Amino acid sequence: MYFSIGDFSKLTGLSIDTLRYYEKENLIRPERNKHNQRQYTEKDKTWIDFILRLKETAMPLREIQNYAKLRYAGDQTMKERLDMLHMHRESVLEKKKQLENNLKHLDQKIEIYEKANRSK
Amino acid sequence: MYFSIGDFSKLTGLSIDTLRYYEKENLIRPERNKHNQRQYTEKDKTWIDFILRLKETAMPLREIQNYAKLRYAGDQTMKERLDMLHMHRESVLEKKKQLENNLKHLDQKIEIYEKANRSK
DNA sequence: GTAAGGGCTGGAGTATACTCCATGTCAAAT
DNA sequence: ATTTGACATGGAGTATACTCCAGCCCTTAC
Repeated sequence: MYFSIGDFSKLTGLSIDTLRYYEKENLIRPERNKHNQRQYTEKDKTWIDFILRLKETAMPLREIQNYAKLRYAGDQTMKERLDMLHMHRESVLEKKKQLENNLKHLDQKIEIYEKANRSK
Repeated sequence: MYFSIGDFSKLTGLSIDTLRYYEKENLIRPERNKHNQRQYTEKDKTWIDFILRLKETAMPLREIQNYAKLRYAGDQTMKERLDMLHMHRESVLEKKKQLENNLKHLDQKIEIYEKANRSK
């Protein structure tokens, strides 16, 4: 039902220190047991996975922080969060285009190098 | 024929400080004029553009440094550079797959949010 | 001839995102 | 009863990639 920080660390692949850091930065707010120890839930796992997706798509922690704040504020912030997601989607598409462009140039460069190499 | 650091900064979009930093890190080695001022060439522009592509595809400066070292060492390092480019290509493809996967999940999330929003 | 506008260097400072450490609590095992 | 192991906190330290600054040198414009 609940994960200790150690177990949750293994589950998410994030270090214990990172989990505590994320909490300090208000990205995640796990419950505490009677000994003041963090108790993470399945829902926290889903949430962390989403955070990691945002990170992987190069969203800075600050922005994830804003999103988290809205999320923890409840359902009435849904519209605002949706706006953020739409904007982020655009930036991811942009990133994808850039990546494809870079890949194209990289392939060309490799091609040129290989030709030069063969003719030696 | 030659660009001063100020002009080269405008040309590349990199700040003067960044250009000097890249030189300190041996990424680029512009010539100097009789007053010890940097003189960048068209070739340097091509090279910087390539560096920026590597950066955009998330290659750390350290690795770009290694590549630069080989490049400045001359033609006999071509094979080694080619190997680096091949490996980097794989990592870019990997990044692209990851990005596409994240995009898919993002779209799903947006879809769910919009449904929830409409039904309110 | 002096002031402004570049450029130079070495070194300190900054932002981001962690990562490590000292010190302390608590519960279970020996 | 004490050691072990997992957890807690506050705060310092680290890596990466810049960014800024003080103090100095030249050249050109007024």
